Amino acid sequence: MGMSPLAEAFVLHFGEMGSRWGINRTVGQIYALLYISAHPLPADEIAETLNFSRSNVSMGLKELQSWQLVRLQHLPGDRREHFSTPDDIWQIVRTLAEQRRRREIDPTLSVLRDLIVAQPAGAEERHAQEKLREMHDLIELLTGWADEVQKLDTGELVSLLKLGSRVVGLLELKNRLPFIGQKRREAHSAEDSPPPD
Amino acid sequence: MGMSPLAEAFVLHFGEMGSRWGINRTVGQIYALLYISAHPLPADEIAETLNFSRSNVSMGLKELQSWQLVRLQHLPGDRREHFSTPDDIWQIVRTLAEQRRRREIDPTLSVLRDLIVAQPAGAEERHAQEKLREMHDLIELLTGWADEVQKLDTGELVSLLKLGSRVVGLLELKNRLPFIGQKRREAHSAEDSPPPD
DNA sequence: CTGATCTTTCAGAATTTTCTGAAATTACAG
DNA sequence: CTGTAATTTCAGAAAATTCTGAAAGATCAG
Repeated sequence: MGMSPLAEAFVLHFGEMGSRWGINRTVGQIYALLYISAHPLPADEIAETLNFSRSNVSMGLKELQSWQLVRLQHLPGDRREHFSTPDDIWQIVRTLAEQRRRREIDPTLSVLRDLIVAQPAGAEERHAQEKLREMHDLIELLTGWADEVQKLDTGELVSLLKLGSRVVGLLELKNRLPFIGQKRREAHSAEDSPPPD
Repeated sequence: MGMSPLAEAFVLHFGEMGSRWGINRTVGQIYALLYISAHPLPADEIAETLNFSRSNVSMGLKELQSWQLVRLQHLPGDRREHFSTPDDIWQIVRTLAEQRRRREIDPTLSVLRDLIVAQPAGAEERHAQEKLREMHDLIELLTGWADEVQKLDTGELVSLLKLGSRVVGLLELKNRLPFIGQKRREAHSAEDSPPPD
């Protein structure tokens, strides 16, 4: 491969990891290469660097574009299309979460809902439906949370993550001083906040 | 397949989803079947129900056991081994997170660290290393957070998830009343279980 | 022990996924 | 327009993964 050992090691590892997460190894390698590249790269250079056929790169890039993980741009004085990843790694995470949700999570929730509302044909099915409901509720809770934190700006998100489980202390604090929390936000969806008196 | 339409729909969908997340379709189906089953199942029944060869089921169960996702038990009066999933779905999520971390995240962090400390051979490599460092830090932040929330009991975890982004309000609250937080913990290092006062 | 039952292993078959080269299509400079 | 360079498509080849049957290996009741 026409790469420094450092780049090669990363690209190979990333491709391997990709394939363990359901992403085609080649696509993973293309992404890795774009990610560490200081400049947008044209498809033929990617093909040359990774020793893939030009058509394979074309398909890989198409896949990455369908996931909105790469962007295309034209450089002045060059007719070829150049590809790059977003500069902000948090944007990458957000896109990934959003796409996987759209493609996999939402359809799964929909299947689960359909199965849960069906009339059970006996005790076995009733039990199965109960398990499906548990799974549904869990996925919904997790994705609901993900939706919420997607709305935060990166700084807030990082603070939250750094806080980790210590946030539980704040939860307790809130429960002991509910009146303070009230003042900050007006009637949100009245899910779990204690009703204002 | 020897299953109700409900079970079949779930098993097929779950197998499909599994394969999109890097889990062999067959293994996904076996897991799905065990998950909705009201009783532990012996391997030969799984094979019959899903129309897989007995050996395929054996390998699938071995894989699931290596992930600690199924448990084996002996039922009185039956020499066969019976398999089941944990009853608590949160336990399943925890196990999955733990295993993926051990198998994929940690090795990735290790590769990234090695590459980051290498002497860069030019500007391109320096840029690449900077990108790798960003990725490393992000993964470390996320897994650190995951570690922390793993320590919470399920009730606390659910409260936190339900709170979603509204937790940011609590963060602001904390920043406005630092003395309260102070009282609860000294230095903000790796402690977490708040000593009950 | 013995033999019946259950489980695992593994080489090769079957299947699925990925990759390629050739041809078709598109884009655009002149 | 025209011709060249860039890109995409897609049928079949190649490769990777999964699955199976047969045989070997466990386990255990009697």
